[in-house]
Amino acid sequence: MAGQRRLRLYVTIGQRLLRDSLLFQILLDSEVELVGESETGVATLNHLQEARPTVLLIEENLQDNDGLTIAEHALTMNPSLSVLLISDTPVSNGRMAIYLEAGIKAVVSKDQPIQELIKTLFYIRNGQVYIGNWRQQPEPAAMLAYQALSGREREVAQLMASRLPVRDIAGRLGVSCKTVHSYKDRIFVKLGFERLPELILFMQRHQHGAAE
Amino acid sequence: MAGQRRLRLYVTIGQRLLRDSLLFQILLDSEVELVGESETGVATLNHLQEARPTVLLIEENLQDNDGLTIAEHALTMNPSLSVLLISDTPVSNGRMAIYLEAGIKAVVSKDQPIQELIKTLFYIRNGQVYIGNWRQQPEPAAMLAYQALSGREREVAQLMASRLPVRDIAGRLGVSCKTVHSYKDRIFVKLGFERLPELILFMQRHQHGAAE
DNA sequence: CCCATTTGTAGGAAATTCCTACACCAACAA
DNA sequence: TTGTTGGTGTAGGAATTTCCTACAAATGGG
Repeated sequence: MAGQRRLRLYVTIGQRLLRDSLLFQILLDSEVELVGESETGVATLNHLQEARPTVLLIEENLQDNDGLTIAEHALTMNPSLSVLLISDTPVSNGRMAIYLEAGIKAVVSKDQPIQELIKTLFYIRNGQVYIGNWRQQPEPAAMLAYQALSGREREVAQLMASRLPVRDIAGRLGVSCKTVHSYKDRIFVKLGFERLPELILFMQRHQHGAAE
Repeated sequence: MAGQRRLRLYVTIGQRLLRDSLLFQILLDSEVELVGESETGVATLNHLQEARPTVLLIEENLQDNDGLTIAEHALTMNPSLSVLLISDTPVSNGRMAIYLEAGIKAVVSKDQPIQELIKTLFYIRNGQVYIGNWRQQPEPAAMLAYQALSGREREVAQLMASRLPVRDIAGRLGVSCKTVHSYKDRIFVKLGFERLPELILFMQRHQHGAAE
């Protein structure tokens, strides 16, 4: 499944701060094309026709309405729309059933990491349903991922996370810059990261036992 | 005043989604060093001693407490800490007065753009108080900024926002790649952006009149 | 003991960032 | 009017980053 063309995304999130910061992350992926955004449910329904998104990312609790209702309306207008609901709290199985019944493709809660949201976004983009199994575990994947790093890779990850320039890392380890870049690449591939902030956060949390 | 060394940041935000996505943006700036994060007020007070941040970014409404109270405690422990409070709603002048009284350096609401938050973060980092004048204006700065772009720059901005590769933009405009890069640089400088997603969002909002 | 994978190392090509340059034109000042 | 200043269109160079490939030594499984 080569996953068709661009993921045409419409975002409905009330608060600007969350909308902006989420969008900044999501738009880093060149597969994503933002076709519209709103703060309210009504505005969403008004713009959905012309925006023609394939995926709707919508908050459950909106100022003027609830996301589920809006999503249902949107789905009657365009049944092939994939809806990802953002809930304020973790969803129980019972509520999940209701959502699925309504035609929602997936739900993420605001307690989940952003990567989870983005992963889900791509997962449902072809119409598949995604039932997340993210249950507030103590950073399971993260710990496992760290184990996967080799000794040298960990050294480099450490130094990168402290923002030491590649050149200096190379110097300190006594290898060439190219080698450091190779480590960098491998680390990012292994951990599934794309940019430095992700690594910084990961290392921070790993060191402090993710016990926040 | 060259603004001392790194900005040592501690973040207290309950919901992971917002915390992550905010942090990913904030950490793009190499001046920022994340020294800790928590979900709750109590955890924050426990970790603050050893983390020794210069700036505390804290939500007003926490699960276990309110950010103002936590901030006050933190300030008695370390009066030189700069606190930036994130409120759920726009702050009235009256509330602002209370916050300032308590020693808070600035407040941003969740209805503000993320750039506003980051700007404020840096503004208060040396202990200055910042009284934002952001009053839900219809993207004032944004529109003005767009005016500041020259004709050619607008063309390039448009094409970049649609994710056309630099090479193709150069081809279409009949200039060299280097020239396109120059435009890119100038656009980013003029608009104060650092990365493509910011430009994409900006152009999107500009076209649709920011009337969401 | 042999084969497959991982690890440590690095090179090349292309793209990006950051900085500098420069001619041209318009506006403004003396 | 002439000289100066600043924005615009254009581009080059250096350093860095990204993406991909390579390859020998080590390691682990069968």
